[in-house]
Amino acid sequence: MAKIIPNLSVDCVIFGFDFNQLNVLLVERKLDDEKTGKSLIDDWTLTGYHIFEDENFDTAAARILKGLSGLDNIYLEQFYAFSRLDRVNSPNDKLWLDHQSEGFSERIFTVGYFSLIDNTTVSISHNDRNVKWFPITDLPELGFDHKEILEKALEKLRAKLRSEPIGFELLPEKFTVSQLQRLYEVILGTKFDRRNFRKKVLQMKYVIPLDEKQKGVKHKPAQLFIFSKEVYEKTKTERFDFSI
Amino acid sequence: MAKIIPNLSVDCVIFGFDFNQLNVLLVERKLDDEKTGKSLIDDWTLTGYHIFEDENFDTAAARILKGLSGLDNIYLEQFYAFSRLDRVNSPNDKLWLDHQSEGFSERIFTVGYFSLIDNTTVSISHNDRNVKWFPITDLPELGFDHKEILEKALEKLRAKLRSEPIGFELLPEKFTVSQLQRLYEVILGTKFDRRNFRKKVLQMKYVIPLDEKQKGVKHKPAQLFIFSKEVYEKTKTERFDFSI
DNA sequence: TTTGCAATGTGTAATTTTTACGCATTAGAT
DNA sequence: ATCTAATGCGTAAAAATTACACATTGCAAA
Repeated sequence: MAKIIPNLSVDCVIFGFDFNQLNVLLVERKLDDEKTGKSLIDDWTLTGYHIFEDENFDTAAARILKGLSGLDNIYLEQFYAFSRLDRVNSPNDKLWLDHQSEGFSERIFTVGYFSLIDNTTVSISHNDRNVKWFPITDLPELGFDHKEILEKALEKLRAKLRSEPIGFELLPEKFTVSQLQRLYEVILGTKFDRRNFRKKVLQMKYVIPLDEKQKGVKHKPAQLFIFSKEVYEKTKTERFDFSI
Repeated sequence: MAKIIPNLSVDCVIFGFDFNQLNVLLVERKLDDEKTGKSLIDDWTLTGYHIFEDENFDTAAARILKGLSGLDNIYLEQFYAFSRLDRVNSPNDKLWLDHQSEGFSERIFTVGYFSLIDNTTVSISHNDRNVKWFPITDLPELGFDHKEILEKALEKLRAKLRSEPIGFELLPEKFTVSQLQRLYEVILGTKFDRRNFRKKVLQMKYVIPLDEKQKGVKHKPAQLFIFSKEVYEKTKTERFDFSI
């Protein structure tokens, strides 16, 4: 087994979408006093771990994702490296690290990855800790500098969502136009006209209509679409925008 | 003096613009055999250095820039962290590291920053090594994984140039419309219609015309403009693009 | 069986933005 | 005085974006 690199970790900001909200996966950080049973720490953190000698950052992030989901074809993107001098330095953070089996005493740097998964079909579990999806509009107390990391991840996600078709990663393979619209609306915090949004999507050659309808809904079922990465790669053109 | 962190460095991709080409600053990596005098290594690298215990990545990058230019208000942006297992592993790279005063034996990770400076007014010098501007269209042999780092930097620079007004960082305070146009053309590798480009620039409230003309040119002197970050921040609006 | 509900699907006109394109002007150099 | 090289300006056509209303579908409830 390869050795851990003690001063470097990877943290994954795992985003999920449930057709309604953008969610982020957090793991519970719970520590009770051994004698009194009183709760010393009870908050949440991102999923992350140190990297091994035989890994690069990408493979470390993929390993973490695989451990949680069992999948290894999940969208992952490195977005920033964090190095604040006091990033793991609150009393709770120190207490927590002291109680971990590996005794980390060094300053720890971390490389942030964000991951996009479809909240409705991918199931996540953690070996020995409690994990839970939180809507990004309603987050609990976060440990370490994970609030900062999460905010940066969101910022980068929003920027990327505006310039590349990564939103589809958050939807099941087959999706409806209004699911896609809702996704854009909740992530970018905007509202679009339903007819104009549909018009825009229909003219994208890489969003392909299927001869198939939504099922199990109690209203008129919508047409299903798939995203074709191949068609996108073939037809994409760079655009001079320079507008924002 | 603070201690070095032996397995972490910052590499700066310093871009400059001379009204004609996009350039990158490189430092010469030269090593001769002590007996025979024969050249063992003669190539170029990015500017970079290890980070110190009392620094974060940003301050380390700023320190490097300050050392080269004397300035500390230069545009700097972290763009990616590099971790390939064999990133400093060629015979030349090993030989070079063996000859450095600090004997680095560990695997080294690096965080890439790109920097934008005005090639025509900022002057750069290195204490004890030869530095030189190279047009990005005509690069020499690069050491370590610096070719990969430079390519990633360019990719990120292009993406950012399309969505945010960072091009002005590469120009002197006062600039003409066609200098700006040339800048966009060489970085993005496109051509714009002169009249339409001007129209686009003139409608940007944050590009402010001066009552002043270019001097010392042997043709009709052009009007000068300045970029106002304040006006930009006040008037910017997010745009739904999603087109690329 | 009928009715109500909730969301889907469609078209057009007005406005704004983008594109294409040619000619007169200026200041230094010769 | 003339040449040169780049600036400065305007308009028409095309394309993209915006605003906006009503009929349809399928299930659920009455």
